[in-house]
Amino acid sequence: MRIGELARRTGVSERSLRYYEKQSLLAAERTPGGHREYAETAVDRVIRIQELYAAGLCSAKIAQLLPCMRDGDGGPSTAASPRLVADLTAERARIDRMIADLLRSRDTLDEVIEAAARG
Amino acid sequence: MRIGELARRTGVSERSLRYYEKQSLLAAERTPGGHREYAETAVDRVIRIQELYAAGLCSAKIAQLLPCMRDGDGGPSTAASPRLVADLTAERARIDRMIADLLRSRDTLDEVIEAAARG
DNA sequence: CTTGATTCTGACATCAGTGTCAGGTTCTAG
DNA sequence: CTAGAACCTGACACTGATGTCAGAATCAAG
Repeated sequence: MRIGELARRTGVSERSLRYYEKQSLLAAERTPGGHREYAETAVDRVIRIQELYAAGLCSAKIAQLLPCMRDGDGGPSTAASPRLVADLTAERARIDRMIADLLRSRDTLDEVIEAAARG
Repeated sequence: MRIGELARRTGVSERSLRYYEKQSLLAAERTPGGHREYAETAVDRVIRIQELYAAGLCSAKIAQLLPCMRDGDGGPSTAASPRLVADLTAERARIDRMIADLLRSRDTLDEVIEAAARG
């Protein structure tokens, strides 16, 4: 599929999809004329990328991580190097802290919302 | 206490504390010479502010939210307006989605980490 | 071939919080 | 009084993903 369709199906802008390619997160074949042609598996990958971005990982980390992931493409997933595993473990801890933060903030919002409903 | 101590105790830079003041998130008395003098309750407030920032709320939302929060200062917490409640409810939903995203990303990391440990 | 939709590249802008530096003032301990 | 630490304001830079625009090329359908 081409970039417009991928954007539509993932909800990610064409701009971002091109950016992902430049960051080596997302590969695309090219038509003779130079237009990007994406495999069907790109849809899942883009969604994964978005999730990881939302989790606060930067492009570089995601780029390292992706080849170690088992996604739909069935490709042989590389094993993560010890260095990468250490990084990812740190990221995991950061995500845990982030979740704890979010839960607290959600409680804060709930308090205010409930107080308003009550008052 | 003064800004340096508050920064030390909260782990937030002086720069950010001054920024919070400009955003009307954090008030401070002033010494005759113009130095900021913070109440003890500022510590908790700064931590709350950080959590809310981490949860993706912008300064404006936090500024609206703070007077409706019951924090240590025992001040009379304003009731949130219906408009604000609607906003906060939307933010709450966003936070829920964010948490779900984070859980998925954490699972992704776990898969890679485990695969490396296994392989 | 023509036309309109889609895509291409590249450059510049934005956001929002934070870092950092400069030059000056205030505070506090000796 | 004085020296050094702490603080003040204001300005500029940065980050990193994304928006947006311009001008040109490609694609698909009539």
